[in-house]
Amino acid sequence: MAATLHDVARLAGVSFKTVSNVVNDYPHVRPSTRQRVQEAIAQLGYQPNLSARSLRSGRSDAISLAVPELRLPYFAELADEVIRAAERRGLVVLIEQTNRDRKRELDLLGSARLRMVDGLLFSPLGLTAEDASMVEIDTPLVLLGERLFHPAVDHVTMQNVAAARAATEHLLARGRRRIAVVGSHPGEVIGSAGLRLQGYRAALDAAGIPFDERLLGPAELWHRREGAEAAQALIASGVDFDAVFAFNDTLALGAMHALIAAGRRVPDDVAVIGFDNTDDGMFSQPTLSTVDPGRREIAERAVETVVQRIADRGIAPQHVEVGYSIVQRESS
Amino acid sequence: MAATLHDVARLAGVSFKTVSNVVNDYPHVRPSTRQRVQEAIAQLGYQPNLSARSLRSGRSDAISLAVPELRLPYFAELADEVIRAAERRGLVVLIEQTNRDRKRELDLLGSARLRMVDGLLFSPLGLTAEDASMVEIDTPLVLLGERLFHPAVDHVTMQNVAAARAATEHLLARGRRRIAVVGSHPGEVIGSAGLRLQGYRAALDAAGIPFDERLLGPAELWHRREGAEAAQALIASGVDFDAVFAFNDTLALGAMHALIAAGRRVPDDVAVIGFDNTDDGMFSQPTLSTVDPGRREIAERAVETVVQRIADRGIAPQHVEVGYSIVQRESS
DNA sequence: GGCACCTTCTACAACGTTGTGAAGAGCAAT
DNA sequence: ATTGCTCTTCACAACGTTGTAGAAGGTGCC
Repeated sequence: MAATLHDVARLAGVSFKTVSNVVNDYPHVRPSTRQRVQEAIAQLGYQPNLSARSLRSGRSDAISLAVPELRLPYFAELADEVIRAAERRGLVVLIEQTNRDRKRELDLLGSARLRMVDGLLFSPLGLTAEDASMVEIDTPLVLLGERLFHPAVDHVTMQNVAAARAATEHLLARGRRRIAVVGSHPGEVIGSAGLRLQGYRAALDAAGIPFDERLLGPAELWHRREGAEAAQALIASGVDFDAVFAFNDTLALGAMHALIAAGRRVPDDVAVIGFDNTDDGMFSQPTLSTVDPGRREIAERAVETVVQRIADRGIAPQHVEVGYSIVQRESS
Repeated sequence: MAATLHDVARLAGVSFKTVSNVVNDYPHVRPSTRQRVQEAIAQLGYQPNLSARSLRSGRSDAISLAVPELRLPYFAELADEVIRAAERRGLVVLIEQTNRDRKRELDLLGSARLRMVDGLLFSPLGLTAEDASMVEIDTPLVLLGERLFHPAVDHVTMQNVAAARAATEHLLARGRRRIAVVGSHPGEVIGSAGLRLQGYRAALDAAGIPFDERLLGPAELWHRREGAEAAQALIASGVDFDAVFAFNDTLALGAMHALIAAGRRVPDDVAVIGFDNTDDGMFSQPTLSTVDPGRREIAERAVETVVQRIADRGIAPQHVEVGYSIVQRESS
């Protein structure tokens, strides 16, 4: 049976509250008493019961991170960095997978579990604009990504439009004029796909190149397989293209695979750029050019923001945008 | 302020214990009372306080998963599958990263946080044989991987020796005779690297091929970069080889990159096989042959085992080995 | 010597839940 | 009418912690 404050108190010959004061570094404890208590703690191997502490104090020092799928490299690396950032602040991270399922995302926001954590970092993919009011919850919440905005809720995001524009301009600067897109979501305005398409079109407009709908390769899921299929569809359609802008690296790797299988040389025939700067593009064949959207900074700022919100619910909602950069490798 | 059992009780005109009975589906509650209570619950949006429940009942319905690094695809996919398996059993998963650091792994085993979860799935990489006794902890524990064994502790693992032997035999069957290794850990006996090397040597022995130490490409970390460096070192050493067995897929992709950069054709000049069957080998260039070590089953069985251990600490320790299979793709 | 003020420690009351045991109501059997 | 049973409800006591209020003892100042 685990030792409690009372057990330690009995051994040290003090009241259990004094032990609590020692544990919590309350200043007014005589050094000799403190030492006696610490010896008793060591002797019994006392460790505080975090459930009791959490019940009494209302704090658990845990946050939730809700992502669509951990097996997608972007989210695995994001989670990695969120866990590191949280640990630096003494927080542990509980991970929920929503599978981009709207119902699961809604359930999550109403879950009792949410009241056991101090805050939530939430990267929604299934919710729609009409669900926006659902994010008005009591638990401190920081939204990640572009799927959902709410003026009253903290938000940390990448610069999708500008970064996508920069990626497109990178391809234009390499002399490409027929730039296909892989990963578009037809009809989407807000959300990563919609915003990145907007950046793509802005770059084309600025360069005076007409937008050609036939160059869009839609892909609902942003997995490798869908990237390959979208590239195959583009090839099969017969449309002429000399570059591919894939809306994430995973799609890009799938697309590159399909291009090479179809006999197109990368980058000679088709230049490829992805988005996310995940590790798997660093050693692909050829290595993948990409946009670094500031994922590490997103993780850091997200944790920082939720910590601030936990400390003071009254502060003004923060909307943070992090920096981005182009990472050029062999594929472009 | 969140509603409590008392608030609901007051509204429904019953004692708070009756509300508790309704919430917990205690059978002897008159249907009319039950309904009145349920209406009050709905009206107030009551949700149980999980900290209080956990304090009182000693259960949190949460488990920890401790892995070296979530950004390694093997662990990302393992975590993905563990979270799914846990969710099916009503458990949430808290993820800790240990960075293969012995001290962090030891801290984890002694952490107060551990008493807040019902169980731990632990994939150690830093601990050594002399730390084995440290895993005798009060919290239900299931060890994953091969780094550490303890007869009294539950254990779920892949068949490293047999699977590595099968991978080597696969290369032998393709006519390769000079099979290099990428990812060995010099001197290691137990642990993934040691066991996989053992399987490699067993296959060579059975085929009557002498073991050649010069074919070993050591790599402490199993990242892409180290895979590339190990392959470069093999090439630079001038040793002749017509195949590479990389001890995980991430190493394999790095190695394949270096081979191709050095002008070796894969698989014509050098056949490559990896280990883990992570998603990133499915669309690499060329696609990567690999060993499927039963990761999904490991996740499932690990969660199942810890759930059994939570339910009854008295049952005999379980040592589970899951099945494996060879996945042949273009690289071999 | 009296007063105010520190320092150190303690008693008590929560936090919101579940387990135990028993009380009250209703009904059948004696 | 009394007893004994079942069904339903409730009062009470934990679980282990922290916050509040205050007591006990010592010290400095006028």
